[in-house]
Parts: sequence; C-alpha cells; structure tokens
Amino acid sequence: MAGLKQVQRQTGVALWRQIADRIREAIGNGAYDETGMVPPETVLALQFGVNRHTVRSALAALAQEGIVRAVQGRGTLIERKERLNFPITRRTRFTAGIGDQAREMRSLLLDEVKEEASSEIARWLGLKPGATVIRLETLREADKRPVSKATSWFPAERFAGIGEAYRKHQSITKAFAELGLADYVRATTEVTAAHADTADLADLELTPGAILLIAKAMNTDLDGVPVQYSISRFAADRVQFTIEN
Amino acid sequence: MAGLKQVQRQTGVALWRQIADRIREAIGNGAYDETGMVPPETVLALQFGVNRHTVRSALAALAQEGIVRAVQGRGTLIERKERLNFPITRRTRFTAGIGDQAREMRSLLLDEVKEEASSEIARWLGLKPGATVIRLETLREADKRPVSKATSWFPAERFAGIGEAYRKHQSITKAFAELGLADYVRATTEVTAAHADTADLADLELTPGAILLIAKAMNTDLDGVPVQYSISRFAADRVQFTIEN
DNA sequence: TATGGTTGTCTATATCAATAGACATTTTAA
DNA sequence: TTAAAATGTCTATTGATATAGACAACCATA
Repeated sequence: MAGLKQVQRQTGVALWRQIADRIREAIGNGAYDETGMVPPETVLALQFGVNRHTVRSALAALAQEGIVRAVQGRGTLIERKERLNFPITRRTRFTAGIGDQAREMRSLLLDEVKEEASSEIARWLGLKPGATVIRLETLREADKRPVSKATSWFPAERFAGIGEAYRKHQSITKAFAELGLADYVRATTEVTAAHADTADLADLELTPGAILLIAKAMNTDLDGVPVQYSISRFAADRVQFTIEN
Repeated sequence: MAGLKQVQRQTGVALWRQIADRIREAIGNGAYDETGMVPPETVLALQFGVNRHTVRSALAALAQEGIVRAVQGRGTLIERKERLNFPITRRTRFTAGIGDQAREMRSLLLDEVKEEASSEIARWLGLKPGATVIRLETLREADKRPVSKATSWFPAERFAGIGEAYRKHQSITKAFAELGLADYVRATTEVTAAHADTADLADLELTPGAILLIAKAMNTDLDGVPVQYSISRFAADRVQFTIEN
C-alpha cells in the first residue's frame, strides 16, 4: 500500500531531493517505527537504485531539517516525526482543533493593515467592492514548530480593533468574543495544493520544493453573515485535514 | 496577493523547473488572461532573475505538457487553462460533482483484486483483520484529461461482483445500485498532499515534481455501516476541493 | 517596406549533480 | 579481542544545469 519507492532522472528535480522527500514521507507515515532508525545507506541506495553518495546527500538534507541524526557506526536515527490532524467542520477553530495534539500552541500577529477590499474579497465577505476591510497576517505554531501562515480579512466597520484583540488573546475566537461575536461557524472551505514560494519557505521553515496545503475559508455568524475570509497555507508534511460529514 | 515570483538556487530543484511550476500556477490563477500570452522570455528572465536560456527551458517543459505554444516572432501563447472544482459533502460523488464542468467524463477500471484486508483497511471498513475485501484501481478522466487515480476497498461478501458492475456503468454509485445499495453517504474525508510517485506520474500524465492532493474517504450506507474506503490521488494543478458546511 | 520586438539556434564556460572506488572511523555483537 | 556493519572522508570522472554573448528567423505594424 505504501507504494514502491522510485525516483526519476533528468526531470529538473535532483535525485537526492526526491529521495529526501520520499524518506521524510515514509517517516511521517510510520514506516521505520519499529527500529526508530532509517535503513542503512547501502540498503537505501539499493532500494532507490542510486549511488550511496546520493543517498548521503538526501540524508544530509534531512539532518539539516532536524528530522534525522546520523551516528557513525550505529546508523541514522529518526529525531522527529509528526503530522498534526486538522479537522474541518462547521465548528473549525485552529487552536481548539490542534490543541490536544501539541503541548504548546502559539499564534503570532505578523502584520495588520486596513485596506480596500478587492473584488474577490468583497464577494466573499458580502461587501461592496472598495469597502474597507482589515487584513491580518498570522503565523501559527505548535510546539515551537510553524504549522501555518494565514491571511485573514474582516469587515472593518464591524470588527474595528480586531488586530489588538488578536494580539492580546492570540486567538480569533477570543478576539471575536471580545468584539461581541460570541459564536461563529465555518461556511465554506476550499482546499488546494501548491509549491511554497520564498516568503512561505522562510516563515514556515521549509526547504525549497516543499508543498503547501492551502485552505481558503469563509466564516459567518449564526445569522449567516460573513465575518471572516482567510487563506491559510499549511506545511503539507506536517498536517492533514479531516472532513467529517 | 499573488506573491512575487521568486526562485532559489542550490536546492536540488533546477531553476527551470521552479520557473515552469510558477508559470503553470500563474496561468491557472488567471494571470495573463488579458493577453492570452505569457510575457516575453526576456521579461520573464528579468522577473525571475535568471538567464533567458533558463526561462526557455521552463517554457519548453510547459510546451511539452501542452500548456503553452511558442510562435516565433509573436510570443508564447497559452493553450490550456483549467482547474476543476470538486465538492466534498455528505453526498460527494465523483461523476455528479464534476459532471457540469466537463463535457466528457470517463472512468477506467485498471485492476480488480480480491485480497485480505490490512489492519488499516479492516479498521476503516469495520471488519476483522484478514477479512476478504475487493480492491479496485480506477482512473477518472474529464475531457480526456486524467483527473484522479483511486484505490477503493469494499467488503467482499456484501459487494461481490462490484468490479463487473463498475466496468459496466463506469460509476460507483450505479454499481452500488445494481448490487442493491440505493444510497450512501460520505462519512469522513482526510486530505493530504504529497509529491507524485512514478506510477502516478505515468497514469495522470504529470511531470516529475508534480503535486498530488490525496483524499482518503470512507462511505457508509444510510445505517452508518461502512461500504467503501478509498484513497484518491488528484493532480493538484487540475482540481480544488470545496467543503461546504 | 523598414523597423522593433519576439522566438530559434549556436558556441563557450563554470558549477552542480551523480557515479565510482578506496579507505578511515566508530559502534555493536560474536 | 576480533569481525562485521555502519557512517565519514577523499579523489576522480561524467553529464546536467546555468550563464553569457551573438546572430538568425519570423511576425506585426507604423
């Protein structure tokens, strides 16, 4: 079921990077759990059909990420292995959803801007194009490891001061509560995937070629009035989404 | 909002491939819609900060995919541009969901196998480990373009002959109906993203480095009894998922 | 029809990626 | 203590990747 590991040449993606990605994925899927170690370099080289030096380049990249640690004479130990589950339901909330899977949650407000809504944002929030909206750029971490970077838009009139409230509580739910919105629900979520650009690479501490899961979400109050539209970019090798119907 | 195009060196991913991926994405997002053309090679080279020859390698790769076509003296024309929307709800069905977005739908049964359920499959289907299940490998196309490749498991006792029924109707829904299951619902969906392996590259007509959206789904009958567990791999640049709550 | 803008082709050079082989160093276990 | 198994380091060679420059071929249009 896991699928044979294979690798292609002359594709613009170096073999060592393809192999590093496969091994990272295998670790995340729980292969190698019995030993807690990656197979020996010579075995991996045979499995992937490449030279041992090429495997070493891949393992060096994973060591750089802190995922494995090579010990001379013993082997290559797995250091970290995680994939957070992120449920998407009517009651989706980042902090509550991840809360029990990580010891420490953190949310950083990177930027707060008041701007005119683009036609797309206006459509999602049910506003006239050009209406004023507040845009927040946030970075969310679990156990000091960045999980997602999000851009959120709010109607400026109704939620003036949401940046300050968010900075204080480090939670959208609590920020809404402070501004008089006791409850809200997830109306729609669109999920796509893409390669990370350089800005996301830096903020999410990813290596180039990394994949993002992108969730575009619209939240409404209990009367169905849009209160938030957001685009969240998740490190694909650290999360999975669960949709329960 | 689209983000500046940027590109990184010495990452194991060739510059021409990074640039090809960025341009493909930009085309999918509707940039360049006004002209129907990609900017001139010299302009792209300047934007990405690379040599013109490197841009030409990227455009050659996109031409190979049939996405653009270069015309000497005029420029590089955009040939194809699509992203199918795939709703995920309690009533998710592939054919009905995509039906109105493409002219021609097709479903191929690649393989049918009777096997023992692994512990994971047994858990999802509510069976004892080692129980007999039927596994179907299917490829789904929209307008002759492969969209997803799926592996599905069914309880063998209840759905004997589902392979034959699927081959006849080219639809899970109709195959279920023929076997006496008039209706079913989507219970859970897990979404992840990963790089495509070589088997998927070939079947989905992708280029190496391509991204897959992976949906692991469990369907039940109206009494909540599992009837199907499936792992579908979608070409990420051809689809998006929509979750309506 | 002349010109500017665009893609196509060629040569040359430097660096990265991958293979190959040999041997050192460290750990584990016989 | 010894041998086997594993990672670490070094040299050498080949092909892919990227840059640089020059010029040809083609198209649209002033």
